[in-house]
Amino acid sequence: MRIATWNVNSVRARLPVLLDWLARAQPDVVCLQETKCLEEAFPREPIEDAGYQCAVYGQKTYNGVAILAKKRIEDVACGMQDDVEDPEARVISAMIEDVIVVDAYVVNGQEVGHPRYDYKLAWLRRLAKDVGRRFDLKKEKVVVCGDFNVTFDDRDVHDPGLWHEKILCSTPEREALAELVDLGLADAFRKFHEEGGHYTWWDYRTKGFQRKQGLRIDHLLLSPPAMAACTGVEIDLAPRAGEKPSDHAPVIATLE
DNA sequence: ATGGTAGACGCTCTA
Repeated sequence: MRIATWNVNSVRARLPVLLDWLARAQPDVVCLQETKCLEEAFPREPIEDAGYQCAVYGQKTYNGVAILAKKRIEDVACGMQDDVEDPEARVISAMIEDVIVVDAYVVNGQEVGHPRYDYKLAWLRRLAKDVGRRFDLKKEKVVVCGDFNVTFDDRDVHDPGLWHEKILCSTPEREALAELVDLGLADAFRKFHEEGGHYTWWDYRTKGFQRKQGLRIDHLLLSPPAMAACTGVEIDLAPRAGEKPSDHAPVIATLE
């Protein structure tokens, strides 16, 4: 089973690029983030015609997540399964075959010290608590993936000096991400690629992709049974290099 | 310190 995560920055604006990529890459499961539309506006038909079922959790204009899968999607849950009231559609989870998939679009945070930054830190800690409560990570194949809007360390940063303690790279953000990982999850990409210089997001504004200036902020975090089945993780740069790209590239993990 | 691009929406916000 090949599981992908991709922040598409509007599923409607990205539909031709998404359909091309599905046809070429043929992933079994795709976790989308920043779909930016309500469920009724989600382009379900063309995606189903491409051979994928859709589980959608959307909102108007901002955020929005969806899971696509060739096989049956079961046990769909929208949002975190706690008592907190959260108007932002940022998490959807489901079971496909024997794999539990949690698709997360973590708060960006704007800048360190901004009110959205505090919301980000609290939201990430809440996600860690929710995942820890809901799943038996020692026994189940669990993949927590998505746009985490956090780098793990400076290997994930093209210019660590420029980004030092900036948003997406600050110590409190990395510590909040570590709370999730410390439940017993592994950064699957890093298991196969020790060296730095691999990125999943490049700023449109600074022509970051052309300048090879990016960050690795999209991750697949695997429970021990999922990691034991994982034979590789790759970033697919092709749709980022092509026409009308998202600012993120898809990342794909293979589970045998 | 600022601006650059992109998307949705509606003349601004989020990223």
